[in-house]
Amino acid sequence: MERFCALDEEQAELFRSILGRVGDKWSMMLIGMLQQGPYRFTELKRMTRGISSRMLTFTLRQLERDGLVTRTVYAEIPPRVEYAATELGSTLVGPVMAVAEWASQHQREIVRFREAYDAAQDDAGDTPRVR
Amino acid sequence: MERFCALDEEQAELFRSILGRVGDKWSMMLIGMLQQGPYRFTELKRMTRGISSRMLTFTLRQLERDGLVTRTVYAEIPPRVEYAATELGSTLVGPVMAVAEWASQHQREIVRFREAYDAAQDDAGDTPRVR
DNA sequence: CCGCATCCTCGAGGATACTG
DNA sequence: CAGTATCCTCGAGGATGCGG
Repeated sequence: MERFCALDEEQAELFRSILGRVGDKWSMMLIGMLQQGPYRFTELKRMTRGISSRMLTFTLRQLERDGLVTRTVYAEIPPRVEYAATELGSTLVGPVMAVAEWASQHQREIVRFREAYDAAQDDAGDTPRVR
Repeated sequence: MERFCALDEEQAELFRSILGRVGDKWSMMLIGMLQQGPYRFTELKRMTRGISSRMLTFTLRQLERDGLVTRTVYAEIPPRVEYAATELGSTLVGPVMAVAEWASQHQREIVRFREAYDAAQDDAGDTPRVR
C-alpha cells in the first residue's frame, strides 16, 4: 500500500507464480533448447546435463500443461516421443533472454560488488579475530 | 552439444545463477518497491506482506552484496536504516518487468491451457475410475 | 526407449525469542 | 527500531528400480 503501486499484491503474486513456473532449475533451459526444434526425451536428457528422468518428465509435463510445449507420441517400437516448443512457448523466450542478457552484461560488475562487499566484511571481522 | 548453441552449458549456468538470485521469493518484489524511493526496514517489512525479519534481512543483504541495493545507517536513537535501489538495481527492473508483462498478457491463455490439459487428464482417468 | 513409483536428503525459509 | 540466533518444517529434487 502507501505509494507502492508499481507492484501491488496481486501483481506480485502473479509475477511470482510465473517466475516460479519459469525460473525453476530446468524450465527455461528446456524451452531454450526446444527453440532449436523438436527433440526426443533421451536427447533432452543428454543435452540437459545433470537432470534426472524424474525431473525431466515432471518439468516437461508442467510445460505441456501450460501450453508451452507439445508432446507427440509415435506408436513405434521402440517407442518414440518428441517434444517441441509451441508458439506461446516461443514468445516467452524473448523476455527471458532479456534477463539472461542483463545477467551476462552485468556479471562482472556484480562479481566486483561481491568481492568488495566480502572484503569489507572481512575487514570488519579483523578486530574481533581472536576466537 | 549438437545443434543446441543458443544456451550453452556456461550460459545456462550464468543464467540460472541470476534467476536464482532474482527469481527467489522476495528479491524482485523488494527491488520493485525500492524503485519508489528509499525505505526503512520496518516499512519494507510491512509492505512486503508475509516476509519474516530473518528473510527480509537476508534478502536485503544479498541484494546489497550484489550492488543492487544500498544500506544506510543513521546513528540516531532509535536507530534508522534506509535501503535504496542502486543504478544497477534499477536497470534490472526493466528486463524483469518484461517477464512480468508476458505473464500478465498470457495468464488467461495459460489458465485455459491448464484447464484443457486437466480436463483431458480427467477423461483419461474416466475408465479406471472405480477405486 | 520412455517414464512412473518409491525412498531419502538437504536446504529454503517460517516461528519464536532475545539484544543493542 | 533493526536486527541476530535457534529451532523446526516442508517440499524440491536426486537415486534407484521396475514396467510397458
